[in-house]
Amino acid sequence: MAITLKGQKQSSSPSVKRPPLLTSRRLILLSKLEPKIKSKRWKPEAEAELLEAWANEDTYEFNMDSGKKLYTVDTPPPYLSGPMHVGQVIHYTQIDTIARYRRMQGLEVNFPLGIDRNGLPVEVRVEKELGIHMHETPREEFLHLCKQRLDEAERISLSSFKRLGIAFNTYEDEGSYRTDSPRYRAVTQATFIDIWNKDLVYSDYRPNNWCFECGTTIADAEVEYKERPTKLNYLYFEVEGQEPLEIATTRPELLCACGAVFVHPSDERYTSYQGKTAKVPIFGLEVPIISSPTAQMEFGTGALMVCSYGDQADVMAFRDYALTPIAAVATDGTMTEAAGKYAGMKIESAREKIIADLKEKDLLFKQEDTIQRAPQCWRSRSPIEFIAMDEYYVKQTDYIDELLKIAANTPFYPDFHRQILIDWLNRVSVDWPVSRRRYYGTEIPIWYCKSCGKPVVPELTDVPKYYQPWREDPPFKKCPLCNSEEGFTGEDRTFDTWMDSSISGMQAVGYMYDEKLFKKGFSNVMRPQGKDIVRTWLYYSLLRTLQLTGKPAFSEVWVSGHVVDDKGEAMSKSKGNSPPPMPFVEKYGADAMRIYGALEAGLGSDVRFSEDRLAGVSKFMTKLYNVARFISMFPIPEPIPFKQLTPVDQWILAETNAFVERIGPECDLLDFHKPATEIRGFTWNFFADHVLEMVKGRSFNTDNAFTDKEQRSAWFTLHEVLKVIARALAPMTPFITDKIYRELYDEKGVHRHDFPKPMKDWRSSLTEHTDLLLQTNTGFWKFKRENDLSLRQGLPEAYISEKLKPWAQDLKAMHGIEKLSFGKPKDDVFIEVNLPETEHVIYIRPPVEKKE
RNA sequence: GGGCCGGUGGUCUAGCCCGGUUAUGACGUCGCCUUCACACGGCGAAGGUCACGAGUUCGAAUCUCGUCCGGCCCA
Repeated sequence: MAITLKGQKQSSSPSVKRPPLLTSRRLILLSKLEPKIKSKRWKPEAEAELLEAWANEDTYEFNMDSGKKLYTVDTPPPYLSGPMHVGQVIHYTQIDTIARYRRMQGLEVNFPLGIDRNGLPVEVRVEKELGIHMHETPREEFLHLCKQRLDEAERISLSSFKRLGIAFNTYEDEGSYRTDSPRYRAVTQATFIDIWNKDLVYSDYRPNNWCFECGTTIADAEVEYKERPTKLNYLYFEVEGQEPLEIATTRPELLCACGAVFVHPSDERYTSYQGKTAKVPIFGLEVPIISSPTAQMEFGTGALMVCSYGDQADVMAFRDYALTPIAAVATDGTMTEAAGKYAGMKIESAREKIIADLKEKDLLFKQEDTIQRAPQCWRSRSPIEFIAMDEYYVKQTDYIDELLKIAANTPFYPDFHRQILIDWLNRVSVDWPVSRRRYYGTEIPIWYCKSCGKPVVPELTDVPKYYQPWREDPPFKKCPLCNSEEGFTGEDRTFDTWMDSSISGMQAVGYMYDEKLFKKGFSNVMRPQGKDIVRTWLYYSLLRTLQLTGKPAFSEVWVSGHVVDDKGEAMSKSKGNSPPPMPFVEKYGADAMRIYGALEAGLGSDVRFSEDRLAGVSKFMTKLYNVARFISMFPIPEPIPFKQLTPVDQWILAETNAFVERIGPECDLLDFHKPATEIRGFTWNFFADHVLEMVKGRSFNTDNAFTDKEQRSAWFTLHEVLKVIARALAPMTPFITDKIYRELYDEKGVHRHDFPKPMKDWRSSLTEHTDLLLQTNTGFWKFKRENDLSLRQGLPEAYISEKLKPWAQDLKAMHGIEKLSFGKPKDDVFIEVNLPETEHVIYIRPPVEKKE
């Protein structure tokens, strides 16, 4: 009495009689086992519902008095200049994963929402959008325009952060920080007054990186170098009594600022020139010919002109040889009076004109193409020049040795990215210019005495006070230096924004405004950030914390790679390879987006983003949801002691425990790549494919082949494993795991539970046969496949390894084996199936094929 | 020129530190199966001289040296 399913393929043997198919389907319908989880798919919309629930709960609230150990995440305060990009999404969800993980480990996590609002981009935007110039607009008005745009950008971005499930302490203003708030700026200013009093600040006139677009000095750390093609021009410099000297330069417009010609001491071509003077073409200046080892004999002709502030090397040369600098370029990017008839021209046009003039006078005898590494501004991406200005400097070179020690002793995740910091520390050679000629930043709290002209800073107050010297009178009447009461002029410059953001971690633990919090929290601050801002944010944070407290800033530093496109190239709007991320979140869900960042690359490596791969990752969410849906069919029995479970269930829990033991140490490296891969593999390739299939029969127990006790043991085990999986995934995929917990286990959700810990008594000697067991399953599947049998097709008899005896009952149900024996059959009607990767063999008696 | 990271089937990735039978997993591809949680599924299959060269070794993806290529940072 063969039961044939509708659609069952019969063509190969229409008249064949086979043993009965597994018949549990009919009986399930009678058994009233309905999944508690109804939907077949995990839908991104379900995430939005959970967000509402979270907003009304206090799961993520930070309470420093909870008695637990404090763990502060020094959130990178994002600068919000527009909608989020994919890189930000992945970066922040990874940081959130760490925060959630630490919270589930029982730490009191302080993960504040912080927003960086100081600095240039918004100013540039206002200037561009409204066609105005900052320095020509009333300051008050300009600040207002900036603020409007920042508020607007903030609203959009905060909703994205929420949607992604970033579990900040709160999204309310109270408990969050903004770097342009009076309180934040007051602390920045107070820290400045502190180091001013410690004599760590001075003013000096020296050439600095100058960005024309920003109209301000910038620090070395804010300079990046870009290769660009240019012309190398070969000029004649006349030398009395000698053949003209041939000199190659990429900057002929700087001829007027030429201070010397360098040749290498051992360059025999120029031995006779040393000590003489050369005549600068067009301008006619007489400059010394100096032998210097800095001249590269291979470059150009081996002789080079040294101009005031042409590049870093020129600046050094002028200092070393005490040459008198001539400023050729003004702060607005035009040539100065020193350039004679080229004065007032932009650099580019002056260069063209000078080249034309040189050609005309036959002083230019060759041009060749070359690649130049040109410095440009980190923020505006426009070329920078060296221009001398008065600026304030914070001493930093004195701290390098101490910072190297801190770098060596602070744990880095991944460890190899520590090198980026060490390399930078070894390169810092001048102090940090911190004054900026911009408006939207923290004001430098200095007034200048109208009588003696000396700078005066306010005294430190118990509660830091916010000063705006460009519009306020100082908090003092009399100059402490000359006792004059003639009044004061307020400083109108602002700080480098790194002055603000370098104390974000200290602000997060209440530095200067919440002594109790600072005392409890300062020793355990984690810094998460991208590798691109090691020399700025990380470096300045370590420097300033050291200057202010004498201590290392961080207990852990986490440095991630970049998010790049599917070809490994940097994403940028202008390249068109930077799609807006939120539509992907709506399509595949925040959870898929979140775990994508973990599954695709190890910590510190770049993550390649592609929608196809994201779609692939999102399938795991569906799989997990359906695993939960399946298990949700079975009642949750009263807890059963481990020893009373069936040996197979003990084995399942032992394997689960082994898996928990594997991922724990990996998570503690704050790298979730391996844990994510491991969890997916365990859930899908082990638990779903083998365990669920194997325990299915016992769980339904439709033909009462098992006792009630055995059945309940299966139910209990399945739920236990699902709970472990959900909790292990909760930091990465907070939505789906929370949903599963709320539906099945705890209406308050998963996020108040602990991360899975190893269970001492979840051990079983059966785990040594796991591989053999899985291979045996594969053997049965392969046999059915190769013999054109449905996987549901029963088998009359089979022999398997003795070692698998404990699984006998479950295997019979799983593969539909009527008679299961062990060892080797004497009969030769059995077909041998070799098991891959073992020397084991199983023997299967094929279904009898009788003519009817 | 220096530093760092990387080079593993079409794509991404594990293994490398602590050398050892047939190299992990995923995506994609192909075949079969609408099978009782899931077709965003199941089962099976194809696909790799582990960048190249030399060395150490009984044995190298793994250790050493060199070369090449890519990315980032710095001079």
